[in-house]
Amino acid sequence: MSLEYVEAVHLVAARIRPGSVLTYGDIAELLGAGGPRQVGSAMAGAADGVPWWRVLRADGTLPAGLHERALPYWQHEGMPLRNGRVRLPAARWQPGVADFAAVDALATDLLRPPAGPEPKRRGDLL
DNA sequence: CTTTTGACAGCGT
DNA sequence: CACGCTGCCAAAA
Repeated sequence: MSLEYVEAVHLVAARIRPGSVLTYGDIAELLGAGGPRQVGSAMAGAADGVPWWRVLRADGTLPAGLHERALPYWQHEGMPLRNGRVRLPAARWQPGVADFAAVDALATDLLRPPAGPEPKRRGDLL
């Protein structure tokens, strides 16, 4: 079962324990594909059910707008905060063996692009 | 093929 | 600690 990058990102996000967070860069690294910006882009289309407030920028904040919407969740989950920003050193999620394995599986699936437009063969002459 | 655009990251000031 | 700049990665124009 091949997986779409966006899906993978959402699935990883869903694994983050309440009270913990991951940065965009972390997820990109865990998936071993794309970069922080790709993850951010993916999160933009996150459906309800995806804990988007647990995926932050490297400085423990979220873009304007999302930041305020996230505060209630953070407080409710008892995130280690400091000046309204999540304190990364204390909140960064550390996947257990099971989670790590699952994430690794996702990463592997990503290596099989779904319907990649077949690289067009440039003539048999060249 | 080049340019622009994003829920970014790191580093120097 | 806050800005400003530069670097990055993919996708879309």
